[in-house]
Amino acid sequence: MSLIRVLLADDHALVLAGIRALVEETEGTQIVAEANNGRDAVALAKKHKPDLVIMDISMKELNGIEATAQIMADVPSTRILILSMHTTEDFVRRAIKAGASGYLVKDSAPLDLKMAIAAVLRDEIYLSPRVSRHVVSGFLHGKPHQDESTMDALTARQREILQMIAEGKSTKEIAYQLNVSVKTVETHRAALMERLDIHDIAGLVLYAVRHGLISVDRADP
Amino acid sequence: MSLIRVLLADDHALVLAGIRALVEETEGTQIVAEANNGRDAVALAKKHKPDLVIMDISMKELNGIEATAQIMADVPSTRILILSMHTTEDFVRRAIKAGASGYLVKDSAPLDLKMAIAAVLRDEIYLSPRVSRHVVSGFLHGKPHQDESTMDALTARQREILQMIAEGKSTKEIAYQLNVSVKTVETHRAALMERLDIHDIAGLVLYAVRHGLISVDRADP
DNA sequence: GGCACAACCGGGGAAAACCCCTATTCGGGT
DNA sequence: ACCCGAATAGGGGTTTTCCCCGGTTGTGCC
Repeated sequence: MSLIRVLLADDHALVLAGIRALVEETEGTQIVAEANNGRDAVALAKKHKPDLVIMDISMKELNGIEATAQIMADVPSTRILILSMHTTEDFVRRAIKAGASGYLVKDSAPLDLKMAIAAVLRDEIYLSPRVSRHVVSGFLHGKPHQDESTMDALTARQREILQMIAEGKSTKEIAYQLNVSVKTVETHRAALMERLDIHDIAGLVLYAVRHGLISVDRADP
Repeated sequence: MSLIRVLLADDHALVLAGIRALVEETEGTQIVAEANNGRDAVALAKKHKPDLVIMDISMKELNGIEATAQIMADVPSTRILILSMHTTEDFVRRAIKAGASGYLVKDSAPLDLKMAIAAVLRDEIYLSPRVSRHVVSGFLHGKPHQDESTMDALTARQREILQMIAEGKSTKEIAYQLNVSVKTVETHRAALMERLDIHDIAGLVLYAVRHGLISVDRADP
């Protein structure tokens, strides 16, 4: 029997190394590539066409949700397992909607990771016990929620660029990292500003924060 | 030579398992206990009196900073290495002030973890390369900086203006509303940017959000 | 085939942000 | 009395954002 080819993606190298160690001690798996951000994950998924992608939800450059959508568009045979710190329905719903087959919160036991991997590869949907209870009932066969109006008004590319703007990158930096012209980025920014009816950087950052496009880990103590 | 007795603490079980795997492949270490939150970490540190505690900074119940302070009060011989996702001076200073000997950002390479462990056990202070640059100069052997958070490093006027910037107001609008010259507002903005070492609007907005200067009622829960 | 729309790229220009600098006034601390 | 920091204001400069305009290419839809 052939090995399950796995791609890992997490923007915290230490955590990535840790997950790698856990996956390596899982029978029948073989790690074919690792990415440090969402964009690299997409590129590596296209290149290696792995059976399984295990990916953090909050990554710089391109978050796990967007990356999932892009990977599914190009390599639909791949199964994607999302790792996340959040248990809110919104994140889960967006992950599944983007095409993820599993959603595992990071405070799961290592055994849960193995169960999730197995389930996802059997073409099941795996959700962490912590979230599955109150989530599954609502959105799998229920109301279509109403976040649609706002975030879905943007194209994938626009969300991608919005995220980078909110991360503090200049137009020039974004253009360089996306390998496109500065003018193209300007056009995208103008378009998304038009759609959101927000016309300054500060407003865009707040919008991105409010919609979970980037994480703000508050200083609580 | 005897083994280095290590206590691990992270409230994400998966990450904890990952870190454990990394530490286990480091020569001369022995993991004596693991905790899922800050309070357990303190209790286990008292019980086992480990040589080294490797601890996440953001934990439920009791965060890594508070836990560090409590552990140092009871078991002063212990060395504490803080893991964090944040690179802001604010967190670093508070960690070191609480008694931590090391501060490692989570997007470090696994090798950095081993270097950090080695350095801390030699009674050195280890800071991630990512943060050490502009932090070490300031607060280790320079001015003792203000106590508490960097927020206190700003004057009342600067906080006022920072908040208005983060609310999306332009320099001109701010000047008008405060009844001062545009140049004055520019001077204040330049001063606070200098102090916070943040040089763009997006960064300022995120800073303001993180420090609760403006509220972000998230749309997802 | 036509249509809409996304993604791409460019010119040109006004406004804002950002970065140096100096300078005055005023109050608090040693 | 003296120095320092905060707040005020300005000169003069570069860079970036923001807003118009124009275009090509490709894809999905009816």
